[in-house]
Amino acid sequence: MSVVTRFAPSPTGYLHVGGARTALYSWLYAQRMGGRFVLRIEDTDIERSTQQAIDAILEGMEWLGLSWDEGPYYQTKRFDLYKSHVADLLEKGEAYRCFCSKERLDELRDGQEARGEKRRYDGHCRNLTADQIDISKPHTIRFKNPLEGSVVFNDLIRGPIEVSNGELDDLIIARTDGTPTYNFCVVIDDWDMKVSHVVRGEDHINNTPRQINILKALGAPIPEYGHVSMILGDDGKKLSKRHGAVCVMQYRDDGYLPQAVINYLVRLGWSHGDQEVFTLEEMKSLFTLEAVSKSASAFNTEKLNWLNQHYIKTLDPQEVAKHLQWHIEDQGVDISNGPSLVDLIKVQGERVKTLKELVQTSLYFYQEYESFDENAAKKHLRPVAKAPLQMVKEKLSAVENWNAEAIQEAIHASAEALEVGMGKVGMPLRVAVTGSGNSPSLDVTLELIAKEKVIARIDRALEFIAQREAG
RNA sequence: GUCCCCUUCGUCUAGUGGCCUAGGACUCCGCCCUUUCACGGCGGCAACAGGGGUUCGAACCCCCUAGGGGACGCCA
Repeated sequence: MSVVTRFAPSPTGYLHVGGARTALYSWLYAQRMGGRFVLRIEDTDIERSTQQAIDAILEGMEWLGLSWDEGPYYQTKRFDLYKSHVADLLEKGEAYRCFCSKERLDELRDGQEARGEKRRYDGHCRNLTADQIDISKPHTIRFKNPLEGSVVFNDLIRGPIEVSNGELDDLIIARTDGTPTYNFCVVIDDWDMKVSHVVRGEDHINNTPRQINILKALGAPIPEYGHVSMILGDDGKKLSKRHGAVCVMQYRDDGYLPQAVINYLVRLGWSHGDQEVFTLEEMKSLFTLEAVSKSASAFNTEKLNWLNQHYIKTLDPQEVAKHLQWHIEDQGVDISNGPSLVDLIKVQGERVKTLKELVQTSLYFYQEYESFDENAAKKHLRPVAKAPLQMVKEKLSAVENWNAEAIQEAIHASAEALEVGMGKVGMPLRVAVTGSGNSPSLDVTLELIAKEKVIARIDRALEFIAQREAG
């Protein structure tokens, strides 16, 4: 039996981290089992589904690298299939027409609630006689749920779950306008697409027994189910807009690498011993649903930051550069007169958490800084820095092969000649060249900025000191 | 309210009856490295929700309680 999994989002919003993780688990499981992964868009709610949301979901899936083997299928294009199965159930007596008005249903449920009972349909139209049925009148179609016994299934993540049929009511499978509803479409599609393993959010646990009953009535095979817990915000509360980034694409905008997001997501609720970092290949060969956690997990940006930095500094710089390019453009930085992105990543990678931050802290490589950082200038661009700056300017001017090693030598020689510590030369030089007190090692920084610019910036700093002295 | 699910450091988790004085990771705090910021190295703080059983022995098995979440739509 071949494994087929699926991700079936409803296009009513962007792809959020919870959905992304469910998709990832589903995708990994298919990969692990050598099966196929299907993408299906559940757009039967025409009112709320939008093309914009569909595009956003596909974009998110692609950015994360979650490729699908089949689809995307759209449920709105499959109405004929659902309708033929509705007719089939009607004919077999497994479904019936319900003429109850919304008003009656509301009253019924309000009454039940007042009495402390579970809100459910009372089966009013379940046994109508032929003369009581007038097809010309508006009606829905309900599935005839078994009255006796219970439904048992073995959840791949949670273990056995049993629900008494007495808890289930006759759900509507076709609306008054004839369109099929969610629980019915899912069942038909999973059957038709030969889905063998349904991996989805835990909010569907309650739908599972109903779906199994419909599957049985249809004479269809029952797939395996695995219900993944939800992701909470960093405050332990349900994830919502106020938690900041819940949309997957927001993570790209904020400077995260898809590799980091994938690694973070896979470890959020799944583990393999003490291992924290996984390559895609490792995930594909190690992932099992049995090892997925049953409890909800809180999203922790600090740990994502750590993973993101880990990937920025360990991934092939060429690969990181592809993603960095997007941020360079996003922030409108012209890099034609500066170091290559690969060189930039090599020197800056280990000092930033995100690509966005990498761009923001690297501007001085590509353009003149606007002004000196006030604190750095106050501390290091004082009159005592004049001599070291003049000395190091002289030594650097004499460097013929502008490379890190020669630059380092020039700085050392300056400190020695003046008989001062490295910091007395290095810090003024750093502030002069970068405008601030923080930067990568001076030798590589200066090498990447180019000689003429370095000399010019030292002059600018000397001038600044002179002005301060005068003023 | 009814039904379903969940509960190990602040967070993600290891743990499937003795290897647990409960391990790792993130965060935080020290120290080392260091011309800055980082990286790195070393060390530290910190948890089995509570109560009953079962057992020679329980984080692990059973029951109860508490807390959290989900479902109860002609939404998905």
